[in-house]
Amino acid sequence: MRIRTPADLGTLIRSTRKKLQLDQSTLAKKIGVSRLWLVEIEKGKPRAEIGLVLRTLDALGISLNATPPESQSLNRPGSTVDIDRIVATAREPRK
Amino acid sequence: MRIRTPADLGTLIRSTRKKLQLDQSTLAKKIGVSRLWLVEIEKGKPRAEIGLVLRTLDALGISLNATPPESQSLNRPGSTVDIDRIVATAREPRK
DNA sequence: TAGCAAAGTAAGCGAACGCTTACAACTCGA
DNA sequence: TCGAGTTGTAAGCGTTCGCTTACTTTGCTA
Repeated sequence: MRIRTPADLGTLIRSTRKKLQLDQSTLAKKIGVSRLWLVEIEKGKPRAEIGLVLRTLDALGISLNATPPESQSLNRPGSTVDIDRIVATAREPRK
Repeated sequence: MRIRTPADLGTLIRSTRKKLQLDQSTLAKKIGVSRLWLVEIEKGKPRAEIGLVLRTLDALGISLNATPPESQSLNRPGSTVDIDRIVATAREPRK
């Protein structure tokens, strides 16, 4: 599935955890984080550490693949990247 | 390319930025972060915010796709997830 | 319905975040 | 070689992190 937001990641992590029939305490212990951290992540916490998120995906056996822009344009004629539009939806105020 | 660590992301972001012929100040301004933040990210800062990292990928036109464990086992017979090994390489001490 | 396990919420701590400003070092083209 | 542009490093600020501990709420099975 396509990952665009922290909420996408949270949903993916939660659904995969449930599929593997793990509870939050068990997974948290295996990753090496607190159960509270996992609760926040599954809810889509935007400011969590990228390193911990990648370890969580690793612990669940989820692999992450990045596709650079030129591969996309080759695969999808007419698909362009609107950088200015992305910047227009500027980072939401903190808190 | 497969993303496993914050350093993988940093390398990808830097090489894509150079391919698009953008300098750090220009990209940082478009993302809505400081140039210093981008410097740290390209060096593989493990504790950066996941939300800002996803926006950076978005700004560069890089798409991220997650593959759950069962898809992998279907596609790659014999491929197993060693959760215990992952936990064994526990999170490095902070700082 | 009841009880247990799992998940959600809250508070306060020490540590690190991303920021701005300033400057040093590097790269590259003329 | 020189100079402009780019990148790297540093300090201190206000804010937020992830943690532990404790408790509440929810979900599910008997």
